[in-house]
Amino acid sequence: MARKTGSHSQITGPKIQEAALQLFARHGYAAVSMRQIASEVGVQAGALYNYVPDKQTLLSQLLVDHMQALLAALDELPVAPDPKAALEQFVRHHILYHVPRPDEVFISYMELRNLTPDNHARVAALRQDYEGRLAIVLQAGVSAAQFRVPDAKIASYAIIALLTGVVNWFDPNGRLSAQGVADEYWQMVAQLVGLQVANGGDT
Amino acid sequence: MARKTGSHSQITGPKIQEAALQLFARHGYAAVSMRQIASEVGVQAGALYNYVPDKQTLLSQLLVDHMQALLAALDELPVAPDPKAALEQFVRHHILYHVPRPDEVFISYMELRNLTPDNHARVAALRQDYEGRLAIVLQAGVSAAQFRVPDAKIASYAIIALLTGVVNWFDPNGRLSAQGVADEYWQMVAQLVGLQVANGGDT
DNA sequence: CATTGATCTGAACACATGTTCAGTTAATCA
DNA sequence: TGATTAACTGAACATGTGTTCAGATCAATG
Repeated sequence: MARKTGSHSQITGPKIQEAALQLFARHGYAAVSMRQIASEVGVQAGALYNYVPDKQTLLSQLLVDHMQALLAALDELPVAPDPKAALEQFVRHHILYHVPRPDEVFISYMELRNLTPDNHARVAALRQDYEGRLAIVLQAGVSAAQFRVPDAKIASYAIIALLTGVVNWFDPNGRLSAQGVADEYWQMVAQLVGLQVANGGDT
Repeated sequence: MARKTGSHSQITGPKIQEAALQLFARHGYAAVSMRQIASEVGVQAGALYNYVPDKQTLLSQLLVDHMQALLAALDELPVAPDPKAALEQFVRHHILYHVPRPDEVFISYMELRNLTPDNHARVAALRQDYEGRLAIVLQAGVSAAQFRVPDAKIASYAIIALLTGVVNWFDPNGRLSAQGVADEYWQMVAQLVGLQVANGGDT
């Protein structure tokens, strides 16, 4: 059988991306076969090659798409008036964007090593762009004597790692909403950069 | 040829663990074949099975060994007099233990999903034990009104992620020694939990 | 020196892999 | 209605996989 009722390119294409994303996140790129992806989509392995040139490009595409969307979302935020506001904006953006996308975060931080050198370079450049935004904010705050950190660059690494770790434990059905988590993380980051925080922080 | 001059079990055994550790860290468990490991050791694939029951056990053994050594090193530290000292001790221990062992850290945080359920449970229990130590310290500091964090448990996740991230950028030939990194991270963590830090912090 | 036993080779096993492609199906269009 | 063609199947390809095992090799032992 082929071309079942209602099955179109516009359905199958995105379905492949979703299935690959989920499976790569859960089992890892190398551990997932094209046949598993096809099975999840409800199609034979050969049919995938109408939409994707090869497995490597499929992974690379997922990573590039995610990083570009992340950067685009960051660019759409309003301009912050001072370093403190800019930092708060970054913290909240990072958490609120990542928490609903745990699969994308997983593969973005775990499958870099499975990219060919050129694909790796493309994704790494996007990542450096993104992380550089935070470093710039921190440097501005340090220069304006509003933040106190040992080293702006290292602090940016520390904060990125701290924020990204949220996806490892966040539970959508748990006590805290994504907003609540963002509130708590903002308080911790504010203290981390030496800002005085007013209240003990109830939601 | 077999049993070349000077090749013994006590040499080949550890060599296999080292080769597997390096290769798993660099390419991922699923992407590494037993033949690659054997080639790195300088032996045929079949010979590995004199030392390891199967590939899965090889990975599991590496993870369990690392977590046990990490916990053992933590247990050997002197008892700290107060929460602040205990936290500083944990931070320095975590960084100084992890920085020289980037491969172990990588596989411990990336290959959990490739463990069979029972092996996963064993490693996860060790991990929870370790991370629980930090949570206890934080809770003690909060109860003694020495620390100010929104939530001790969440703060422990945040701090673990922040500290572990060091291995992603640390360069043994870089500006900072492991000690220097520990100093800077301790300052950041101290501020994160609301402690007043005296100087701007030169090494 | 003869024998033993640990250590390793090399071939084989059954099966999985990414990818290609001739052929089949069915929705669409003239 | 007949022709076209996007969408898909199913088989095939060369190669790689974890694992097993009979047999070769050599250090050590009595």
